[in-house]
Amino acid sequence: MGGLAKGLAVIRAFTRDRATLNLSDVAALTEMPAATARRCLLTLEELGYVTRRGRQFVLRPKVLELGAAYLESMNIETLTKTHLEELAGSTGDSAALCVLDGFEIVYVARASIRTLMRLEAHVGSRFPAYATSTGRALLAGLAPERLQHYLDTATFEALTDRTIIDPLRLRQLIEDCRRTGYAAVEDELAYGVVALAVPVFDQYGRVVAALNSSSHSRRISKAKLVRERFNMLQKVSRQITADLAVVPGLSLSAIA
Amino acid sequence: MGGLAKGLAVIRAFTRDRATLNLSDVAALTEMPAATARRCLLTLEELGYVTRRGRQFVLRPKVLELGAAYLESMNIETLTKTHLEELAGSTGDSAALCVLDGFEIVYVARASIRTLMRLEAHVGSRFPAYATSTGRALLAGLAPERLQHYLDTATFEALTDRTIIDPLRLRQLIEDCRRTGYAAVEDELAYGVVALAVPVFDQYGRVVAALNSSSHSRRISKAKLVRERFNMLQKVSRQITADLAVVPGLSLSAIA
DNA sequence: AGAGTTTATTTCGATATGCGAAAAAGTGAA
DNA sequence: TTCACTTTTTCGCATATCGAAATAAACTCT
Repeated sequence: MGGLAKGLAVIRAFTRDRATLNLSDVAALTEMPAATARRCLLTLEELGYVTRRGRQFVLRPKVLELGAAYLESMNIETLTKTHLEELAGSTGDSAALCVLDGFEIVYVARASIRTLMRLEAHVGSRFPAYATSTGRALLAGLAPERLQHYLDTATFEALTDRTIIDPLRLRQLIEDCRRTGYAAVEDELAYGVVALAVPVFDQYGRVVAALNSSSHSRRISKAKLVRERFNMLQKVSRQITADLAVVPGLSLSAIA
Repeated sequence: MGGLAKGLAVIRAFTRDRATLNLSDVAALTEMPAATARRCLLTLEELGYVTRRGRQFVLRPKVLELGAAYLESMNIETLTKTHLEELAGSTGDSAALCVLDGFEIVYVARASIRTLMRLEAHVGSRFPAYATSTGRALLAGLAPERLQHYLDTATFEALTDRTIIDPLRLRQLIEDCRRTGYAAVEDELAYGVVALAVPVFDQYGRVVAALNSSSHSRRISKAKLVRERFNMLQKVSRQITADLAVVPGLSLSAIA
């Protein structure tokens, strides 16, 4: 069903720097012929997912229903309300729940108090797993062959001059995480971002998500973050595990 | 492009109560033949949007990329961080930014502190416009013919015994909102939910979104909500308007 | 205003998809 | 284990879509 694939690719062509796109833009970005892109856009327009202003197309809020289908089927609102908001409130910082998708982590829930953080992340945001606290916690939960595959095939790019990109070093850090139960990063994803993550297990003991608390390094050091928040995070992680036994969507979705 | 339409409908078939669906469920819910539903699911699986556990299909986090395309193209993260989190922090309650899509409001941004609220709402959630504070603020911004069309064609269902469903009363309330600059509701969408909303204008003076502060009626009365927060909301609304001049995605998307 | 360039739209034969019907596979109860 | 029922898969013809090329429309520059 090529049309479906192409239509989805059209939706994903819109980004912050490309809020409006004309037909040729869409065709170029999705690497499809103009006639096909046109058909996709016209169908999406008819269905209410995009609207047209002259020759520019722009996404409509109905697109959010697609993401919302995931959020609802994973019971994310309850997890956010019950656990993440409390964590954000207790720490005065951002709390997030992430899952692994391919080589990246995806934010599935987030609660935040005003922070000085420069990192823009919302539900659906994706970041490289190796450079994030949640990514390392998730990688630590992979089976050995899966982790090896990740280390063999991922592209490691330094995002800051502090980013660890050596596979051997990363393997060590991931192993440390497995042993200690947490992963902490500072200035690796972006300057000033400091974060502590713990794995979230499902009722069968598999790592299906990772929970983190992130802040600005001007506000708290990595060492202090670990000292003061590790227990808190573990406690919330266990609560989420209990919730996953009741509504197991995340557990089912995560394994691929 | 029927395949695209059908594929999108398949994604939207997953809900909180239907986190996993088998082929027949999907076919029934989307009212399409099993063979077509199967092809949709197989394509979505191949593209990474769903995964399969035996006969059950479940959404994967990649689906969030679709919603994220909208959030990014509308610059929602900046609006959330800059304005909504401050509002939530100042009030100790939920703050949300909504847009009108057909007969419903859609949550496009939300910031929340722990509240006693029973209303589960996240980005992408939709509620009937007539029963919500943001919906009334948005309806107040419609051209007269558009508003008349809404009142003539919408289905008004009482969600609580306090929900106003008489079109004449609603028209009056919407007119009041146009005059006073705000809309307040209590117990109309759900018991215990009290909310105050103001319109958000774009740089041309059109209403393109609505901003609200919502709480629990045990915590604050409607009258007090208006007295204490109206000015605050107007101020934030003006700030959002200034932001929309710079990144006009919401302005472009809202008009249909 | 006109020419040239770029972008959007349309056309149509080749190819892919849609879908109803039938076959195959799976499930649960006796 | 067998049987009845349900679900999934397969098949092949009818229909829809794809995409290269042609045409039309819009835009830019002098």
